[in-house]
Amino acid sequence: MKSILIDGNSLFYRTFYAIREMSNSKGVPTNAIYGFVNILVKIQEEYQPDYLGVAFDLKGPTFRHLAYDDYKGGRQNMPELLAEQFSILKELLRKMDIAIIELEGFEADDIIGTLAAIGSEKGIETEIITGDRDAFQLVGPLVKVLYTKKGISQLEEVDEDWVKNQYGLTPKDLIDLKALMGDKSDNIPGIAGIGEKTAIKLVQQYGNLEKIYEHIGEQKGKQKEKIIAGKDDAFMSRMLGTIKLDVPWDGDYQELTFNNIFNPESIALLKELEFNTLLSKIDAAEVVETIEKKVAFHWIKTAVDMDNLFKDLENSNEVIIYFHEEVAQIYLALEISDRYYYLNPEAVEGLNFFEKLKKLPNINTLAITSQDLKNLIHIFHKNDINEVNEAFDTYIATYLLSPGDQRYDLKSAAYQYLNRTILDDEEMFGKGKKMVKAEGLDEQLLADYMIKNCETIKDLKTVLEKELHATDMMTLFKTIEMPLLEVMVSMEELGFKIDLSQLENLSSEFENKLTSLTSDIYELAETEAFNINSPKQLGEVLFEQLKLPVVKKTKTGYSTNIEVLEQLIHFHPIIEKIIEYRMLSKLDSTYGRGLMAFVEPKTHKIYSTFNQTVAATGRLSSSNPNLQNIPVKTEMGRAIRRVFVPSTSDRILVDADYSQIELRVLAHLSGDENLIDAFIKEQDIHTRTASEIFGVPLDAVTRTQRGQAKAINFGLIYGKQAFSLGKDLGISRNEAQDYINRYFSRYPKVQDYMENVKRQAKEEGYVTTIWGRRRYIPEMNSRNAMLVQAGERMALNTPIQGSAADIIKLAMIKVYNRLNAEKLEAELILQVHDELIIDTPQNEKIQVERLIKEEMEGAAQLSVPLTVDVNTGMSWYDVK
DNA sequence: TGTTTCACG
DNA sequence: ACGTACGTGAAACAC
Repeated sequence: MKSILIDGNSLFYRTFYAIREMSNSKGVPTNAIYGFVNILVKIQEEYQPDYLGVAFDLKGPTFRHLAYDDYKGGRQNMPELLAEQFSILKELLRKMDIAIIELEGFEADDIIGTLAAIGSEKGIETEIITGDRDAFQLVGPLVKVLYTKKGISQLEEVDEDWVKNQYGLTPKDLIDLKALMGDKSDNIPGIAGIGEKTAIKLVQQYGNLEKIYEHIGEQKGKQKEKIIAGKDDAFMSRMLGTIKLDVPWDGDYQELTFNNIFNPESIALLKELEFNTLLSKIDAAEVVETIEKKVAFHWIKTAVDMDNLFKDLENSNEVIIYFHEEVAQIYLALEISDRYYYLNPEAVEGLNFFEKLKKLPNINTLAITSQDLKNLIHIFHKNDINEVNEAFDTYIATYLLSPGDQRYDLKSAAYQYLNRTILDDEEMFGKGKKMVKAEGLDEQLLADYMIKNCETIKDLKTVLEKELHATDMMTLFKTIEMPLLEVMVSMEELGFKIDLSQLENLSSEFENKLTSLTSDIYELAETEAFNINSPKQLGEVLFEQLKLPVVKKTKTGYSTNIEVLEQLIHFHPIIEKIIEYRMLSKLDSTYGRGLMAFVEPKTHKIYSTFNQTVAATGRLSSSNPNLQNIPVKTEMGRAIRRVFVPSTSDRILVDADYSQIELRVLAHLSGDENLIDAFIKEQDIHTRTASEIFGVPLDAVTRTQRGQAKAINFGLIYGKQAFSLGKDLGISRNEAQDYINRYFSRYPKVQDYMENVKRQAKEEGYVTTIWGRRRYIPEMNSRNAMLVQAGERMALNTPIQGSAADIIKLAMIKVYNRLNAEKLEAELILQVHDELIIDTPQNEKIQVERLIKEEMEGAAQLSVPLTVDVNTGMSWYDVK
């Protein structure tokens, strides 16, 4: 039998200092608890103990304090950040059903010593976990110490041999050792003037205090005097330093048994603490009690079953659907008024579920709830079901409620909102090579799993609806996010036509240039033994072989980024070649060859995925490939846009982008009359700003001044500080601060607004956009000043970037609906944050240009006008 | 899997 | 003494 005894106070201090500051989104500090729990997991796995107990010191005085007033004198109070975590740790241990042992008048050490002694009598092996070396005295044949050396990642196992090697003493000798040398941390005096070296020698020679004093005649000179003078201190120190093995504990050793430390109760608390990585690691089989509880359902196997399902659907207003996709197979779980159905849509011979669904009389009004509706709608569309009522997406709702989170999958949402542990696909079917493929699926298992998930969606919806109301985001959800889904589906399905042969030419061109640059670079470096693409190897060549000055370091080596390279340009001709190589290498790998891999051979189109639940500010994102970062700034990169063309030769691209939408949003949010005036007069905003801060008439603003004003304007949007503004402008921090001060004196309400946003973020914990989109900013209440500053910048930027995102989302919905309503063939195919692209038949050009301008400009009524520039052309390159 | 670099708004 | 502008995604390398 094995027992693990933990010195709770000691371990908690250790984990507190070993792990960087952490807190959950409510600002509760969690680092020490996190470390503690990780140790618990580790010992569970590695030692599989039969008994487990955590001993704590109590606040009151112990027998040692009563004997010696200054015992542990001079100790600092527990840091506040740790104290806050203490009661949570205890609560967690209680929920994990781990014994907590405390005894008035005694320290954790004494409790552990006693329990180890009891264990030894019973023949139980004990491992003591502590960061306190004092415990080494307890080591014996059945007792070892796991000492937390260096942080907490390594536990050193201390047994009798270890002590012998380290001190040349037995564990028991350590008691007398400490009696002689004392212990600063506990304020145990020992003998004044005797240090570790002498003390070890004495104990090795004589064994204990009694023997030392018996043979005191053998000592000489100063040392003898010190030992004699310190006799009382030595004996008292030994009493203080001796861990008790017989505290009056009236418990039963059986109290130290435990069951499952990860049970629904403890998991709920871990979830509150937001230990998500940990939670996902917990062996699914151990935690899932809920999954065992099966939900009754109808398995559609016959035509009669199918008829019953459709009768139910026909008489319903809403349905909840969970879907699971295998390679070319879809499985469905449905819920209608608490009745559950599972089906493989093709399972019934001659009766395809989707074909029947298409003919369902109420298919257009039946309100559908699902997790990740976008992909469900894709499935419907593939089955020619085109008009459905997407009512509620739990995925989007979860995202809206806390858009800074990492994941919004069903499992995470169930943890967070339902206190429920469910399995995800990976836990159910494995991943990678181990994955269970469709043919190997146990369909009963799959059905149970899917029905369970369907039930979870249903329960989630209830909670999420309540939460959306409580946070005033239901309108945002219903009028922006849900209607946008259909637009996203459409953009993904339409794709963007690519002139493939032109793309191939472009890529070859890049590659030819890269080949010649490569040989130039090798020649200039006088070696070919390095990979130019490797920052590490490149750094070695530049800074070690060529001995160029080191400008900046990264945490792993030399920095070789563009800023660094530009500073080195006059030191060596190789630098400009490297800069060009870098640019071309990026262009080819990401946009040349990179994009080619995404061109669908049949249609010559690229189908990007748009994600509505990624950006914390409310923006969309695009991936596989990302069409929102196609080059535009350099001519060579911009050439990539030539390959983005209308879908057919009789079409053109209509491109519309908002002018200065973020600064307009700032004008609106702040209500600053001066800023609003600039937009109402449709002035060039940077020129106007320059005129204000430099005190010159509009027509006297120089290019430099305009450029500086532009940097200030952008800096404002990002919450930039004087230091970096100065760096950008090549002026001192003080000068930059002076510009910012002048800006605020000309636009005072902007300053007020920013102060208010920061205050709100601090007080409420979140900021909002014009449409009430929220972002929580836990950093605002951190004790780390840098994190607070970062939080302030997020707080300042999010309402601006997020409101702009709200506006263009509204515009997309309006444009999409109007194109449909006017029965135009023009199609919205792309959004790039402030820009929309419509693939348009030539003959609809005028109508679409007018329509898009109207809808985008009319998307929101702000206190400044929204203006949109519209351009048309035969490629994305041509519309600028 | 994490780091570095760089493309966009 | 440090680091310093928000929000993304992708490729290549290193471990």
